[in-house]
Amino acid sequence: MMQAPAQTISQAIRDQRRDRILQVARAVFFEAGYASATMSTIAARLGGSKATLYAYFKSKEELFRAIVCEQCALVQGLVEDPKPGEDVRQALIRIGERLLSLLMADASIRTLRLIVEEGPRAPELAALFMQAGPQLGERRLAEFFAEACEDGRLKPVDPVTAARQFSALVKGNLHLRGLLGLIDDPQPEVIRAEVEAAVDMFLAAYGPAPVAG
Amino acid sequence: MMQAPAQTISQAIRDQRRDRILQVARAVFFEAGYASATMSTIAARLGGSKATLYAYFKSKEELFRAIVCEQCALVQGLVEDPKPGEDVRQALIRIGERLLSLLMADASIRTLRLIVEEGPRAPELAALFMQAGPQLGERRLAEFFAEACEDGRLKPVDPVTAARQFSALVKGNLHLRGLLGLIDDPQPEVIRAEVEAAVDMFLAAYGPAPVAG
DNA sequence: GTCTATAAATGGATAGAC
DNA sequence: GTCTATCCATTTATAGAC
Repeated sequence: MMQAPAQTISQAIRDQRRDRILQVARAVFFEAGYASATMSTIAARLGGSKATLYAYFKSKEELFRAIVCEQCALVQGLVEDPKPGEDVRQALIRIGERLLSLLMADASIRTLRLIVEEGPRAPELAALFMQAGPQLGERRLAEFFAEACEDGRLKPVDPVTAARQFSALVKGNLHLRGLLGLIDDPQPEVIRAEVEAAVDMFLAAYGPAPVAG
Repeated sequence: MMQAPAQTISQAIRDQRRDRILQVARAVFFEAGYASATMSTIAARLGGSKATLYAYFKSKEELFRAIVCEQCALVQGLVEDPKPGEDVRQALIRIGERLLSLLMADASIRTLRLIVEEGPRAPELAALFMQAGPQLGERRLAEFFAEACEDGRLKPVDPVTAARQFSALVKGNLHLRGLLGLIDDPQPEVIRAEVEAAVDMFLAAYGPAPVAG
């Protein structure tokens, strides 16, 4: 049934070591930024030599790209999938909290920081990030809003615009402050408060009209 | 009346050269980022030598700080001062357009990119930026909203929260895309459209109630 | 203040032994 | 694949002549 030739076994070991390199390199890039991170530092922290490092990744840039892609894929899996039918306010609170928590997570902030640093010289990475993060999130939000509009749980609005605005409101300026390193791991209560303010305003604008039918 | 001793004259020349260095260095930092920019490149583009450069700024870091401070002061002077009494919608459109234009300006984006890169290692610069830019802007907006609430031109809302939300809405995701290098100098029509969508939503939430008094 | 020249350290990347 | 040792370019920063 399952074949496990010698090649596959050593391949598994190789993959395992590759993962370890990615893990250590990620930490170094996160701490130092792309340009200031060095292959020597990464090799030293791995306990190995640079030559070994270069046996797995043919350049610093390739290593960097692998890390960014990995993080983008990871974020993609965490983007909230709205449950249709739920009470709008509760749903928005829940979605908003998840979204803001994800955005403020250490790995998200540090990945974004790297992409900001290198974006101008690696536009494909920047585009990948937008696609895996904000764009996917807003698309799902838009679907949710579209349904909610049809059900009359929201005023009729352009779902795409509403999704962009909701995301912007939830981010507020917490996200920017995190990106600048002025906030680390905000308390859940802070996140909760930010999200509630955002949802209140969102519903004040787009919530169902009290009477009109 | 005006004294102009020899010292002051050579001082003026020195200041002039210093400005020239700042100007060239800014361009280099803008293009390469902090870590990748080199004193050699700056000196070469100045047409001078590194030794001269070091006669004006004792280190790369000091030069960088001077540039960031300069840009922060510059932004500070450009933050919109709302005119009280104006029609709310028109005022918001005007303020929003100025704000978003300022945020998307090449120098703003590139300065922010530098601060994002170095923020974790230079928190005072990050704080200075927040103070000179977003915080000042939001404070002025909050004053405007406070007055508008008193006049009944807006529903009663917390002016500080409203200011933060308005800023967030105006930024939308244009700002992030600019920061990542995916947009350069957006067309005025794009800015206009973004701002209008933001203002529409803002007024849908906080605009004066149609009837109730 | 300005230059040339260079120090001293470190960067990415590779050769060659094992 | 893994190491040691090293190449070569480049870095920040300075010494010393003018």
